[in-house]
Amino acid sequence: MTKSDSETLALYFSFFNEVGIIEQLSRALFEARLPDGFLASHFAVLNHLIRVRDGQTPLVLARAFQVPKTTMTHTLSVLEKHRLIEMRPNPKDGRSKCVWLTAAGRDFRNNAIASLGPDIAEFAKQFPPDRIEALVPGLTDIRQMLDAARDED
Amino acid sequence: MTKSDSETLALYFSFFNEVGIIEQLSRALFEARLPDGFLASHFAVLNHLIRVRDGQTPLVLARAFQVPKTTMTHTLSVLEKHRLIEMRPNPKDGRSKCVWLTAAGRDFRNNAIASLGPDIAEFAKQFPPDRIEALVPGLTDIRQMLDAARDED
DNA sequence: ACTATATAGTGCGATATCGTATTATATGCA
DNA sequence: TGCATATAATACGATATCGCACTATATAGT
Repeated sequence: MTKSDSETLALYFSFFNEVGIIEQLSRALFEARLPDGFLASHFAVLNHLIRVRDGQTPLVLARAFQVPKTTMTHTLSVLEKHRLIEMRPNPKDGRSKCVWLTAAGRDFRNNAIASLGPDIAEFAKQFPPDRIEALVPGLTDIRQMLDAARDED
Repeated sequence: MTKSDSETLALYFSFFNEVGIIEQLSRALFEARLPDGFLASHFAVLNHLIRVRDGQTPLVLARAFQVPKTTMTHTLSVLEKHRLIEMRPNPKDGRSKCVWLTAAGRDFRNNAIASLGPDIAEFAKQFPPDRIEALVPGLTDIRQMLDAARDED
């Protein structure tokens, strides 16, 4: 026999609940490794600019992180204040700007990643890579579905 | 041959990255179903009071959600302002209070869950329950490990 | 070209989250 | 008992996030 509707609902509910708790706990542990006053949102932008490419516009970044553009404006202003990025005019659009990394921005990101190494190694002792590999594809599928659902608005 | 250290690091990194994106997207979709002005954090407290039990203290709730107690004070004050909970003195401790649900609070939570039904059903068509079942145990293990890591402080 | 509409970025106000400090009460120990 | 310390909740200030509205520039339709 199959599960009841309410059991199914509870199953999905527990999934999103676990995801929410893991996000919160892992973010707190991660932010404890960042220099004082910096948050995961700041790191995320720097990391994205290195992993993908810098020179992107604030709006493109806002969409990449699924945050309102006002939020991205604020995040970028913090990074710029600390000289981790530079904002330059967009030569292709007079309304727009481009976000470029500074050397200090690259260092900040690389130091943050390096400082995570021991934590990841410790975690990997308890939860080995093959178990992570078994989870990621499913999560990626779900992320893409939710992303598509958002675009339907 | 085994993966290099940097490959392993990238694997764990991608796991937490996917978790973070899923949390953000699912929370946004969920909050769109809540009455205007209410956030997932408000719902989460009401849901906890029903699922576990009400009459708990603010500090116990703060620990359950892994948030600073000042954050819980604020969340509870919002719920109390809307008459979704009641704060009463703790008969066992003069410094403390107990948080009790009102009928309106129970209704709010039940309505929120009911309004999620169609969304879950739609999602279940694309990502069936057995695939969710395959993910939850691993996530639960990870959540418990992170929880334990936090307690070591 | 001219005008209407759309888009990029930001200013501003509201709420959320979090750290620090404060107050009231409880607990432990001499 | 009396005092030092610990704990529960909150006040307060700082920053983050977000919605709304505004300005400047670009694009589309005529």
